Amino acid sequence: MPTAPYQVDESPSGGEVAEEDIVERIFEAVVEQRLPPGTKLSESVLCEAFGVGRMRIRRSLLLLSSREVVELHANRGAYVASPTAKQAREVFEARLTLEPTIARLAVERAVDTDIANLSKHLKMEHDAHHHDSRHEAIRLSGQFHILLAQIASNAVMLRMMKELVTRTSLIIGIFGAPSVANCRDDDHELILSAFKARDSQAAANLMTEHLREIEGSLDLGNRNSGAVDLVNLFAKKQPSAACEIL
Amino acid sequence: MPTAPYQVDESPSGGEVAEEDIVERIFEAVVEQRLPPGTKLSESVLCEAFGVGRMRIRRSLLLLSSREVVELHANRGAYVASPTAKQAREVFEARLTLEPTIARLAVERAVDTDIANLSKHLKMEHDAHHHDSRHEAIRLSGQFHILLAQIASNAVMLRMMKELVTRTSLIIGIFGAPSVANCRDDDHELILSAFKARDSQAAANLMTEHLREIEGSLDLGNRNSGAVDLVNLFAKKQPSAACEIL
DNA sequence: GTTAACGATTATGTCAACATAAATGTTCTC
DNA sequence: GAGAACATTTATGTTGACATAATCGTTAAC
Repeated sequence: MPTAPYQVDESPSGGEVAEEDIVERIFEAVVEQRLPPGTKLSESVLCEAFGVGRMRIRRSLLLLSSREVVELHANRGAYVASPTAKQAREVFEARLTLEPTIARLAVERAVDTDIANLSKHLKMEHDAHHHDSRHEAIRLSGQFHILLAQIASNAVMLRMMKELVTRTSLIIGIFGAPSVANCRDDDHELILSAFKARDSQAAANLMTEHLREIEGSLDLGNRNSGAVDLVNLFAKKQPSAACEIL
Repeated sequence: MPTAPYQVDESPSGGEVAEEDIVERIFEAVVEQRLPPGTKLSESVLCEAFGVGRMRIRRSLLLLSSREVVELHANRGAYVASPTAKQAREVFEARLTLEPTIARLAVERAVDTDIANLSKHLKMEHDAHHHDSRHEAIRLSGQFHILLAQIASNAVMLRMMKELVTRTSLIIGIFGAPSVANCRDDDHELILSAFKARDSQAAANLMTEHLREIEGSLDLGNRNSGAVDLVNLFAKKQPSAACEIL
């Protein structure tokens, strides 16, 4: 189990929803853009949503804030983070630093099963783009990068990547051009080819290119996050789908 | 203020010791190796140490555990983390991925003031090695890497580095050869030269070499952490100084 | 004499009530 | 009628007491 998040001895008597589950679920919802930036995360609402006490929710929110996925405002509650353009650039700079190496390591360390899993994953990505829901497509798109980190077998970098991928979803939600990019799985196919060819350097280069492409498709440097928040909140309450509407 | 850890609106009425302060203080103590791996962090003891309520301590410990500096064991309390050899390798792999780029960016973005600060810092490092306490020397040694991340002006990577530097101190405490390495500031001087020459590629290469040197001085792959814990706890209670004693 | 089981103590985990600060809606004044 | 001050309401933050699990010491049995 390479992904032990915070090593709390899980209680053997199951049934209880642990903090890590709640954190994981909220991460997932953010990645799928079902929780748009600025969404208020009310304690009481989350309590009945997860069927747990307030204490557990508060701890989960604190953990989420330490990953910069949630912003805590004193006496005002928790909100899904709204990254600024500056933060967006920093996230991409970090990803451009980490992910080429992750891709290289993943190719070097991948066994046949890993490559088969990647192929299966890409097929799911492809299917999601054509039939299924947009949420599923976005989730799988981010999951691809997480998969690479898992194959690279480095728990430290895996944890970093989970945070960065989640924050990237928020960034795309704010700065992303409507319906464009974000969902391209062609690049992922190319990276898979590098795996099949066992060409780690090619994988690293393709990853760099891929990330630059995504960042290039964003509109960083214009709107400030405050104004965007209002626009987003006007759209709707839960669905968040900035892409379809515009 | 590039280092806003978790953006909780700080209460304007000061005086209170916030969670971030407690986290920062414990981070520092771990870096200085005043808190050896495996040290029990009792809630009640920390309460009177910081003069705050139990709730604040619990939140701080949760944050520390999310950075993998503290291990939480259910119903058994919090302990300073004892990285395994595997985790140690992962930490160094992450540092070898991040820090050459951080060094490169730092050189590219450094203004004259930054270089002056680095020079001042190195002088302090040098002094600490000859006169002052070992704790101070270790702290400054880690702080050098943090300084580079600050000059690189990337809050994401800065936060990653704070975690990695702190965990590295734990790793050296467990796997480090007694009194050797860990405290070499010669490499830091070389990196400063690269700053003065504005040679970012040289800085990156020197950083890679520096990290490989440190990792090479460790004894990864032998003892398991459990046994080491016992040995460490036998040494003394608070001082931790594995170097001097052996 | 060693081991196992039991009980006491300590510390952690949880819950509920309370205090407090924001936000909203109302009313009064200008 | 518009704006500001006030009161009400809602939600967050905190404190304390209580429940529970683990550890340690003791005792009894083999």
